[in-house]
Amino acid sequence: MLKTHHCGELRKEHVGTRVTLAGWVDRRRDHGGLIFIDLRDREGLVQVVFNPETARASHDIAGEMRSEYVVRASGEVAIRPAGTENPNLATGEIEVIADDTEILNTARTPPFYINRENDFDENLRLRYRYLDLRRPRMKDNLILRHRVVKFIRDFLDARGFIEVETPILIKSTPEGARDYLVPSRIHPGKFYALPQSPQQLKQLLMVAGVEKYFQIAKCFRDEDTRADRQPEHTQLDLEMSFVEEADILDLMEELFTALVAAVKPGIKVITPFPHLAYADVMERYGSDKPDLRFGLELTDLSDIFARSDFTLFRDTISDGGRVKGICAPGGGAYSRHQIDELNRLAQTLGAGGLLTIALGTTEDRLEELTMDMVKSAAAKFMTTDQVREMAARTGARPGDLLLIVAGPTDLVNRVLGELRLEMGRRLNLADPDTFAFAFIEQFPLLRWDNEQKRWGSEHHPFTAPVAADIPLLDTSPEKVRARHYDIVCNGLELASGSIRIHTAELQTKIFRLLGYSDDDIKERFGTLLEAFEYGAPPHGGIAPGIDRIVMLLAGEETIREVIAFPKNQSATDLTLDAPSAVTEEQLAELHLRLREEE
RNA sequence: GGCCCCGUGGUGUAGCGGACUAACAUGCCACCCUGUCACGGUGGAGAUCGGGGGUUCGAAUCCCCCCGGGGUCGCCA
Repeated sequence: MLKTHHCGELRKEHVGTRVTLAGWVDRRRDHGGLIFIDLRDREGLVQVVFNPETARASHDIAGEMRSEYVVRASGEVAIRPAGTENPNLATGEIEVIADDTEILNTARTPPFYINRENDFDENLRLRYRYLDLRRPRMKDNLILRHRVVKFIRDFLDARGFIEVETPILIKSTPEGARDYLVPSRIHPGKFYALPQSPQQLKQLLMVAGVEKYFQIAKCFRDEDTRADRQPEHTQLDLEMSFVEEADILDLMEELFTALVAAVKPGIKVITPFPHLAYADVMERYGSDKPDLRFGLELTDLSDIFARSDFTLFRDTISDGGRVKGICAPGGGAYSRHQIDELNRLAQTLGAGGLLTIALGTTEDRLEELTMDMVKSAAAKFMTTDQVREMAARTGARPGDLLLIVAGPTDLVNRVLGELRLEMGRRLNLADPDTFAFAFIEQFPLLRWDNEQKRWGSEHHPFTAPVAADIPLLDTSPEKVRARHYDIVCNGLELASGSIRIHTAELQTKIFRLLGYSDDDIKERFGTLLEAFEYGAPPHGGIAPGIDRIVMLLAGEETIREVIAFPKNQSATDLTLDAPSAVTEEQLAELHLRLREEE
């Protein structure tokens, strides 16, 4: 090794020790005589002193140093002179008096600061990702990610799971997300697909008798990116035989609770995780991935408006729509401008408009509320009792603001769900140091696809229906409940899983219901169905997203911050400049010719 | 594909119709400086304001188109 110690590990107990350090120049402070270098490596910073009177040659070399030069410095660890300690530095009580120094490599001036925590243009960061990753925040994210994955592996190993790798080049089953395709050189005109997840393979491992499987698996989906979505992401893929829902979910609760305690002990996890019904969270939070760190629940006000003289909303209700609202605490004092912003947000989300009702001032008492204290476009159509009733139902107090949306149920829930999140942000209701996990359950198995005029899977076609509902598959498929579950946390979907179908008969029935011909079924899912005929155990599993978990733990806003080399929104790898054109020869070998685009 | 936001020296910002010959901070370069730690001091270089077109006596600033980026809807079994 070119070094005996890490910069960041040196402490008072090293005083008197002769050390050799190697790393990057974080900062240079040249006093004309003395030169100080903050030398940085993975473990931290330490001050190296170059004294021209005791080490002329080293001092001269230090004079040549610039930011990000790679240098080696040897010398003795010394206690700092009294009064010059730096309490901001872990190594601030000591310094290294260099007497033998070498520049291992020079460096161009970096395109952005390594030694500052500013936000820089993300293009630039991604183009020079190897420099970006030198920044402490990014380095910490890499280490955190390592610890998370290490913890998961140890945790599952201790519980009898074995990690099995599955192939990256697999078969395309054009369902769900768009596949990434890889042309075959050996088989002209044929393609591999990159796995969207190892779903069928892990089920085959259950048939194989693995019983407890997991994998830190790369998954690929050729769909548009988001702050929490990338063309490729990593999931903890997990499957168990002879289990029911509670076995998987209890394991996950234990895993996540222990994981957070291990890697981020400062974060509070609310336990036990609540089990919530899908329909229920849609009603109460307007989202299938609610942020449960604060209330502001959606409340149905349809019956009150049905009794009012507000014909606009009465018509909506008689057309089968709903009127729901949330309470914005303290919103009664909002300016016209602030209310306009909320209104615009509601309209952007597809609502016809946003009805606001300002409930007087904080000095008033709800029982004494009169209509002249209420400010609302609908005020003249409402009675005092009706306003009081709405306030009571939404938990509103004088000084608060009711945000009310009318329309079809799905729209009302979606718009108010977003408004709820917006109010949560504005009022800082979500504690960043709290993780509010929840299990979402009781999803429908199927949903009618109006465009393709057929049934589609809510989750995926391997999800088992609730046994008691199987007869409904023939009569009213929309009523069939799925043995499917999600894990959400702080408004993010973290995991999705289910108990699977394990008989060829039921699986075939589902495929047929989804509109597949028997030929299609055989071509796409023949292997799995055949395997089910050879003694497939009941099984189920789940797949938490590693990127999102690490993002939450790191307190980052996007998963790009916890991926070493992420792609940008247009699915470009700016570090390597991928995708890129290939040669005619490469195409020819793959039996491909490019089409002329319109 | 739709909607919203952003694009000014290397970096981060200010300027939002005339006093802009574009400001500030930092970085960079040179010189000075022996206890600094975001060291300090003096001086210097560095931007045709993402690109194109238009309005105007005059455009970084207003309008249109394009490009790039971010957020989101669609999409993500």
